[in-house]
Amino acid sequence: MFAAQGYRATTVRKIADAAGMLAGSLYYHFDSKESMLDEILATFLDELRSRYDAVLAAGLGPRETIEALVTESFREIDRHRAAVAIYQKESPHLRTQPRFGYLTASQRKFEKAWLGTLERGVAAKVFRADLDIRLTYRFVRDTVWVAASWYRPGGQHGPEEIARQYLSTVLEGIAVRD
Amino acid sequence: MFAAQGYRATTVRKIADAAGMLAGSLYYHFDSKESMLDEILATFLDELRSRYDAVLAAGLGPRETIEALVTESFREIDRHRAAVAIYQKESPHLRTQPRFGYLTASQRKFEKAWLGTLERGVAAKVFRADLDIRLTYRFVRDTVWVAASWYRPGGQHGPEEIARQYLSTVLEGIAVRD
Amino acid sequence: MFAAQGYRATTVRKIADAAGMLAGSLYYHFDSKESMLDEILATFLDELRSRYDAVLAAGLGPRETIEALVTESFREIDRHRAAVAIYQKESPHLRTQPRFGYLTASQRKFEKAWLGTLERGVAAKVFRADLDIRLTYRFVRDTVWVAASWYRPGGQHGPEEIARQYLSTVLEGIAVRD
Amino acid sequence: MFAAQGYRATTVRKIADAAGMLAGSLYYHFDSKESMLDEILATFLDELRSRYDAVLAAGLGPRETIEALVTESFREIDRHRAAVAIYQKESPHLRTQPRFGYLTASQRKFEKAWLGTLERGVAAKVFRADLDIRLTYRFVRDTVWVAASWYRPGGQHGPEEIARQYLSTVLEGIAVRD
DNA sequence: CATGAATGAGATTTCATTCAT
DNA sequence: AATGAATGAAATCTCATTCAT
Repeated sequence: MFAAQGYRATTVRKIADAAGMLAGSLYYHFDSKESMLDEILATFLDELRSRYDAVLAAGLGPRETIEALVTESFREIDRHRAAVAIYQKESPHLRTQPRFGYLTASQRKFEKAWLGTLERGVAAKVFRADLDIRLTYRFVRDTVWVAASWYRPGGQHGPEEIARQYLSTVLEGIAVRD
Repeated sequence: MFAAQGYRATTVRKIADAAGMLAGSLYYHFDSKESMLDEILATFLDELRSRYDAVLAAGLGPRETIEALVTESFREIDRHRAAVAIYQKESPHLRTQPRFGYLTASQRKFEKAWLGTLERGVAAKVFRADLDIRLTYRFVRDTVWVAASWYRPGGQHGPEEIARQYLSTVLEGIAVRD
Repeated sequence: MFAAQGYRATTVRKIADAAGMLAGSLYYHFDSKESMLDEILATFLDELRSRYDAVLAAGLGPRETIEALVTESFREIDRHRAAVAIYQKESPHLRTQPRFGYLTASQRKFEKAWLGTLERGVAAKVFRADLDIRLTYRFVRDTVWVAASWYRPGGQHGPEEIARQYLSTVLEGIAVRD
Repeated sequence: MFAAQGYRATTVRKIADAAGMLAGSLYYHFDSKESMLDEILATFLDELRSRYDAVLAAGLGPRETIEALVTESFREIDRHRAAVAIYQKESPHLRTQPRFGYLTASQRKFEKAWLGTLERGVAAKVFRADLDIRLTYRFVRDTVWVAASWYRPGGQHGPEEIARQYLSTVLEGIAVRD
């Protein structure tokens, strides 16, 4: 519900209705609406971190690492679409609250993983040297995550197929080669 | 403020504080909070539509049309970053309200422009034939707009430079060619 | 907990926490929060009444009766500090509820004991004739009971010593005699 | 209402009803229920402090200073009975909250005024040397303030008369002199 | 004798909006 | 064009209590 309507627009009453209980009863399980959000985001980021760590620990080349990171990201969207969408929509302003400081911490960690891999690729002459690394990172990151806003699990394309198409675009370009 | 904190989270009082007046005084200028949002979005979409129309009317080739659309989009972000961010964040659920039905109408128009150009490019063998057109459209559209969330006017890169970098990525790919 | 934080501010959950059980479990032992309060107050007043009765039955002179009543009161504070504090803090508004009507009944009984003794003392020329008996009663009663708010059992002075000091103050005055 | 029914038992709805407005309207004037309590207590303590300061600055002898402090206290009860009653009832547990830390600060200041005067009196042989100063201070302080629980402005005795009677009791004692 | 999960009433607070001045 | 004081609906949260297990 947070993903579909936004955190603020989702009332605890609506959540309780959907859960088949009264609004007050939710407070037996969570001590605030914010705690629900927190649990969703923290769980998501924890899982994502461990997936990324596994990829980085595999010792792949830069191109293969990018491919694996992209694929894992689309898989994460497939598994926890709502969490990703919430993260996308709410994290920019949540970040300013102390309670959600870990959002910034996570983001920095992920940024390092992506940037490092791109740099490694440029050094190994696997990626073009004339591109702004930081800008490329942002394009790649955004395109991957923003997919959470339209991706529907069980739809026409699975996460691996979407990752393949996306990687093809970003690695080879959409222009026909001379 | 809508862009930074979200429409729901931005109270009329906060807006009034920032405007140096009391909450009630805003109602002399707008008849509701929703009207402010409406004015922001409608103005933005009007302007964007006319820019896109100008591009499409210029009779360019498919690749040049894509380049022009992307460049105009980044320019729009440069001019009205907040409006774009609001559009990105709020339009999915605003769309369901009759008052904001024009969001869907606009989106359809834009979609047609992008899809049509991509198709034209494939037919003209300017773009690769093995791409999922619809998926490619989504990738391109989202990456362009989501830039509103990190772009800062007056920063290191102007909109044209960002467009150039982005187009280079998406057209040629980031992989080094053999 | 009722004494420290007030009856209203003490939640059933806090009581249960302190008792090492869950809130619902308390209801095996008491049928309501109010019952706990009731038991505390009724027990306290019962005991106090029997102590006062014993003093009054002893047939002492007015001065000795006052001394004994004061001493018994401080002893009661020593034994049941919390109950006295609760009585002080909550009885004024509890009194209005039918269930706690016995608070008024008790108070009247105690008042009669004190007033009667003071009057007897004035008649016997043991106490000054120029005093407002009712005002004196209130001063004495309040000062004794309010001691529950600062008295700590096991502190520097025991209840008998405090009673002695207080009686010296109220009987002889604090001014040096010429 | 806080004085009569206790802070917790007084709902904002009841306050609003008494004020002839809706509950939400109170929040135009106060930002929380706690703020109302805060304003009552802070105002009361401020005024009391300035009255006590005036007495102490007058350079009276110890007995006259005690007489003046007692009289000012009863006058304060006469003027702001409710504030005094709230202070009596709520300050012990409010003190633990940072926001109400000034309660402890005030109390220490007042304590110093009373204790200092009593010590001065003992040194000047105006007050008996055989009494525990600290205990005497508590008796005097409590008796004065607890009067707020039964005093009714406009009743039989004005504040000066009550102060006179009380001072007679505590200075000369209630026992007839031999 | 205690738990775990609820209920339901009501508490405080928020907030867009109104309106006389 | 703005203020100051409300309204009223609804939001989040609290809490005594219930009850099957």
